[in-house]
Amino acid sequence: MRKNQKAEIRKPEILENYYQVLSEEGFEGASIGKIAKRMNIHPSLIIHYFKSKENMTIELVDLLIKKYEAPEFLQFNHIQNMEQRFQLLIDTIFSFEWSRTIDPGIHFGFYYLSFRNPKIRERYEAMIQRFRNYLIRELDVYQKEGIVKVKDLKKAADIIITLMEGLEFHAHFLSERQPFEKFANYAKNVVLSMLRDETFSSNFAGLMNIRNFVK
Amino acid sequence: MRKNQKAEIRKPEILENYYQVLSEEGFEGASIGKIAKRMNIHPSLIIHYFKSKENMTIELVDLLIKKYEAPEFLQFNHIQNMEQRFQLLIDTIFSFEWSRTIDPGIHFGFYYLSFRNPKIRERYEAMIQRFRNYLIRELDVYQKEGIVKVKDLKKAADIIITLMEGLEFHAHFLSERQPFEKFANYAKNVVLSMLRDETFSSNFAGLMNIRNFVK
DNA sequence: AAATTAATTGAATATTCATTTAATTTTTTT
DNA sequence: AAAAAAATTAAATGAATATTCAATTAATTT
Repeated sequence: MRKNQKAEIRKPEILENYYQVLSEEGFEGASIGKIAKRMNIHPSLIIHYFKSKENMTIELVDLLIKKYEAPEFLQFNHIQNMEQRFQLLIDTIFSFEWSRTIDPGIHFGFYYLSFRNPKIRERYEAMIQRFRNYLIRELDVYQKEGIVKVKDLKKAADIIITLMEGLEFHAHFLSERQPFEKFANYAKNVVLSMLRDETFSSNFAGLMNIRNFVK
Repeated sequence: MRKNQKAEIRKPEILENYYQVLSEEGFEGASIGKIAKRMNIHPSLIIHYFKSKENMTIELVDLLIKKYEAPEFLQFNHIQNMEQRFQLLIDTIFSFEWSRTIDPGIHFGFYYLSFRNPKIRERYEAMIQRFRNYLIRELDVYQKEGIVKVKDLKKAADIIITLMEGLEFHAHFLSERQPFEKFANYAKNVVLSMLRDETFSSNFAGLMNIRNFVK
């Protein structure tokens, strides 16, 4: 029995072109017709492979997540010097290259779509949770080495992610054509001082708030 | 000579309904037809007032920014105790209510649109820069009072905004149904420890990076 | 080489969309 | 009350959309 061989070639091909049209024309302008025209194929061929546009969009999300999680990006196990390994992790996460793994416009677009489409939300949520868990595991290693002294590793990981995502925002709206690294380095310091501060806990400000917050 | 009186009533009315349809149906589903049906008016009346959908969208952006910048939100001049005023500012910025000034879905949607539409981008950029300037002015006051010790006020303000926006992301993807305040308080501490740390500068980590970063 | 299955195209559909132009109703001014 | 202007509706347009079903072409298996 013959298997659908071309599907495994065609589908990624179509998704690649979908991504391109998306980055050129935006989500509003990215139609099946335009993708087809770009590939010199018939629109119905795209439907044939993906059944519907929604399916195709979700498969693109899956593909992008796969790319984002490519093992080569955050593989630092081979580095012996732990202080160096720690630095490289932080440097990578706050680097320009890392922030551009996915086109920022498309990045924001899919975040928006995750508000509308539960399947997309599910996938992003799971991806970010995996990333968080990865960070916690890494921080745990550095904590045992005495490089990192913060107590609540989960919250620390969340701060890293929060700043990382906020940086995306900053780069778009506040960077004033300054190089990405300039502010990213400052953000990095905020993270480093949090991670290396053994007295860092979430209590002191919390107490203050209860006292001072006026409704 | 008779002036277009109803325009000043109708236009905000239409924008209000546009916002509602937007939050119910998303950007893809928010059509002039649906807004009109919701208002029991004819679609062409909407075009009559706004000339085009794009114009209408930009006017909605302007309206939302105006709401966001409503003077009652961040008016703390009346508070005598400076430490208290400082706390209240930080508490407000990291409060759930503040994060929900605009529906988060629509928030993300417009951020996305700002990648596609230069006019929208322009407006958001200007708004965020105004907010940054406001923060710098406030921080300057607290610095002179000795409450805040950080040196680079602009960078400090940017960190606050970056974390604030990152929190929006965190609330959507990482909150795990925990109340907003729980993690926001932790983020607040990160900000407070940065602001109150007189030794905080952007140098030490920067030097480390040059040494350790491997291409 | 015939039969089978997959790949691809063609044509048609029905819907939705923003926008235009003209006609009508309502309100205001004279 | 007549005239003028604005508010609103009606109808039509044309373009773009995703998707369907049937027909055709190409490749593979028997």
